[in-house]
Amino acid sequence: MPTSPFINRLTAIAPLSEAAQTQLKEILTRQRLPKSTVVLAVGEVCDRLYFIETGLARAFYQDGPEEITSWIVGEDDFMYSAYSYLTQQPSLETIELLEDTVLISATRADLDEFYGQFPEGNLLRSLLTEHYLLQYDQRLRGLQMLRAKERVNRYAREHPNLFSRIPWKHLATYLNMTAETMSRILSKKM
Amino acid sequence: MPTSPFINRLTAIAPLSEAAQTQLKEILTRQRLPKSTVVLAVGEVCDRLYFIETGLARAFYQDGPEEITSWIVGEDDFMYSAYSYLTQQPSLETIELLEDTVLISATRADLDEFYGQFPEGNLLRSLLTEHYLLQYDQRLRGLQMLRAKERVNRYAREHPNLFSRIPWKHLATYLNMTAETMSRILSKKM
DNA sequence: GACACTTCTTGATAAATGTCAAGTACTTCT
DNA sequence: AGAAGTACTTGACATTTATCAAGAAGTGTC
Repeated sequence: MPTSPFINRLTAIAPLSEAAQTQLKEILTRQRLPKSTVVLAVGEVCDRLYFIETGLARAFYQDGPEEITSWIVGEDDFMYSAYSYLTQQPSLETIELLEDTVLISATRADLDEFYGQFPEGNLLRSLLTEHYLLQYDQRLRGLQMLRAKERVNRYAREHPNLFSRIPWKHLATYLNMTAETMSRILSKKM
Repeated sequence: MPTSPFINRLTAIAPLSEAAQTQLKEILTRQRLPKSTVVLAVGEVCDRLYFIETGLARAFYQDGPEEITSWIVGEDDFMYSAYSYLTQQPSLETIELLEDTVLISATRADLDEFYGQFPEGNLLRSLLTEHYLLQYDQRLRGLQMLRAKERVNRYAREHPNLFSRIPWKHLATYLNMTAETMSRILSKKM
C-alpha cells in the first residue's frame, strides 16, 4: 500500500511508528475538488485539518466589499483556519481552492483521538502547531520591517513556485497592499 | 507550600496532576530583575520559557538605528523568542524588561523532559503553542484589516492595563506605526 | 469564434503615514 | 537641586500607498 503524501510529510516533521501510520491512514479522507470550491465558509466551524497533495488554496476575510487574503498554501503543506480549528468557534474566514486540488484531510475529533493514542502523536500535534507558528512569526516580521516592494520581492524569491500561480490581486492583499500597488511594483514602475 | 503563579496559569490552560505539579516546581527558577535588564540578547539561543509574575517585558528587532517592538507581555503571561526557542537558532530579537519584574522561567531542556514524562505534559506543550498562535493570528488580522487609529484604539480597549504602562514609542512600533503618528492619534489630532 | 467576465495595467489624484527638526516636559542620576 | 538623558509633542514637508476610473489583455463558456 502506498504511503499517503500527508503521512510522508508528517514523518518528516516527527517520526511515526508503523502502528501509528496504519492508524492514521484509517482516518484520512482524500478528495479531488475543482477550482473555486469553498472548503470552509464563514460561520462554519473548522473541524478538519487539511493537507494539499496537489493544487493551491487560500483563506480570506471579507471586509465589506474587499477580500483580504490571510493565508496561501500550495502542495505538500497543511492548512486550517487557525482560530476556528483551535477554538472550535465559527470561522471568520473562508477557505477556497485556487486550482483543481487533491485534498487530504482528517477531522479534528479523529486527530485528537489519534494524538492521545500514540506517544508520538502528541509530539506531532505540538510540532504541527509550531510549524504554523514559525510561519506567522516570519510573516509578521516581514510586515513590520519591509516596504511593499521588498515584501513582494521576498515572496517571489522564497516562493517562486507559488508566486506565478497566485492571482496577483490575492497575493497583494496577502502582502498587505492593493492590487494596483502590486501591479506597479511588478512592472518596475515603483 | 504555595503554588507558583506559573503553575496556576498553566493549570488554567491544561489540568496537571499533583505529581506533575510537584515535578514542574523542581525545574522553575524565580528571579527579581530590575527594569532594563536584557533577558535575551541578539545572537543568543533562547533556551528558556519565561513567565512574568509581575512586571512588563518586550521583544524587539534592531533595524538599523530603529528598534521595532515585536512582542509585549505583562504579568501572568508567558514569553519567549518564538523563532529562537523553537528552532534553537541564535535569536534575531532582544528581550528586555520595561519594569522591575519578577520572572519565573524553566529551561527548554527541563521542559522537554517534563513534557515527555507526563501524559498531560505533551498536551500542555501543544496548548501553550496554540495559545501563542492565536495571539499571532489576531495580531496579523489587526494589521491587515485596521488603520493606525483603529489599531491603537483596539489595543487601548483590549489591554487597558498595559496600555498606560508601555512607553508609547515602543507601543507605536509594535502597532506598526511611528511614535509621531501614535502621538497625534492619542492627542486626537488625527 | 464571439461574448462575458475577470484580471491586470495605467494615470490622476487623494489620503495615510513617515521623516526631519525643534522644543517641552519628564525621569533619572549624582 | 542641577545636569543629562529620555519621552513626548508639534509643525512643515515628503513619501508611500490607496482610491477611483478607464481601458487592455487574458480566460472561460457556449
